[in-house]
Amino acid sequence: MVKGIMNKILIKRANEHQDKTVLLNGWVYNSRRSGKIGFLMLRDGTGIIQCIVVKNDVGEEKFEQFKRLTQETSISVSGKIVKNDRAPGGFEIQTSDFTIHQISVDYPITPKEHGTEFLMSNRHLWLRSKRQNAIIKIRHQIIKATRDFFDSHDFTLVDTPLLTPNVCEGTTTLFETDYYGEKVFLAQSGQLYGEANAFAMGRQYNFGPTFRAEKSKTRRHLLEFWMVEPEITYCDLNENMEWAENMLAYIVAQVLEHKSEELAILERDISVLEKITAPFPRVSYTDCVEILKKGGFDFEWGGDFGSPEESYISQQFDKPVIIHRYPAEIKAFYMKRDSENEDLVLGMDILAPEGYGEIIGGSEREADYDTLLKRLKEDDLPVEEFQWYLDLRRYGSVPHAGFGMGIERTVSWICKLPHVRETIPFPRMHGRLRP
RNA sequence: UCCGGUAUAGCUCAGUUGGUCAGAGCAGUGGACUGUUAAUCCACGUGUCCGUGGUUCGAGUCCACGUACCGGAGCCA
Repeated sequence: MVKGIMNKILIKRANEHQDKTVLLNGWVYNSRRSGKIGFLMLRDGTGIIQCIVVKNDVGEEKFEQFKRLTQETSISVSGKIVKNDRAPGGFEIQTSDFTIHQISVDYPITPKEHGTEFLMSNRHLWLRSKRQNAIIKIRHQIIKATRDFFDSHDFTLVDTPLLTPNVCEGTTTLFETDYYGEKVFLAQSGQLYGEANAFAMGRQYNFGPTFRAEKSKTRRHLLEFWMVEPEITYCDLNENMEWAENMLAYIVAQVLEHKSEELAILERDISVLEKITAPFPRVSYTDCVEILKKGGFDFEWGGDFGSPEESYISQQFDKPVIIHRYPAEIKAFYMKRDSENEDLVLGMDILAPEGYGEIIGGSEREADYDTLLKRLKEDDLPVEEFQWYLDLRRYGSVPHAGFGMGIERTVSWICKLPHVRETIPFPRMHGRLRP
């Protein structure tokens, strides 16, 4: 057995070690046998490589051990990395020796098809599959690209609290918990704190988990999901839309550049993603209503778009579409009104193409103290809980704007998945808490 | 919470008008094979037909209720 960390390599780097003798640590993905030659597919999380086990090379006893290898048995293999076009990936290991760490017995997920209920119950094991591995890597790339984008534009990452005494928007149902006898809630957004952070840092983004206790059972909803929320001072609605579209275009470009193999595993149509370049089409809410009416929808100005409406609108474009200036009635208290029409707010949503719906929601914020106070009262929100938020309008208020992007919905769209539950390792959904 | 659907072997499913209907493929085990790609070939096993009640001479099949799951609506990222 080859020892030492210099010889211990990851499968993704196998091609850098051609004709070298190395040590690979991993798990059995699959194994086949054809008489005195065996094919062991070894996975280590970074990739899968074929290991050739020849009876005459490893000896009778080792070959008998090889025959007993089961799916997901943990194993270390040493051998020479050689180029071979017959091997998936172009390289394979000429096995000289291997060590079995633990034989896996009756691994439940076989290389055949399974239903989602079964797979979700075995989510802790399902993550080892090629497809889930690819999704996790793309999720990582999306998060990395998001952070790189903001970091390279002089934003500071600032964390916001998860335990909050007040409701942010007052619309959705929140998870309740106990703070030494006081009722507190799990954050549904970090935005209000993000605004305070932005006034301190100029440009900030917060990135963390958020919670919504809605009993939603759709392909777009999770109870616990991750959100990136940039907040930018001296920024209006138009600039806000520019930030959002540039960020999304960058994220898609980075995924295309660094995760083409993973996209191929998911059989994602790359040409659709290649079209995602800034600028994105911008349509006002009022124009959307016209689009819907022309499309045969029975839709009155003033209502919120449901899933069918969102799908229809996004299908009119092959890029994400930015919808702006919604009726104030259906949006949150902190959004600034349009000075040209007080019935509208300077808010915007971005709908992903291919029917994926809303992935970004944002707005220019109300910056005037008196107006904001009026809005809080209109919405019957507890003004005393918002004193610190009002302070931002009392001590050097400035125009500012920001948005929130749902990570899982973005991953779902970029990977073209049928359901957001596959975008996060352990999804929390209505009716599914375990594993 | 509301609407629609599904529930049969470890997994994916078939099962006709209610009458040898307890089935297939895969996985697993044993064997053959020195280039396999979800290998192939031969042999071997498996059941609370989701639960409870009902109709019937007879229910996996029909009915009612319940449970679990799936999809959708509302809410939103």
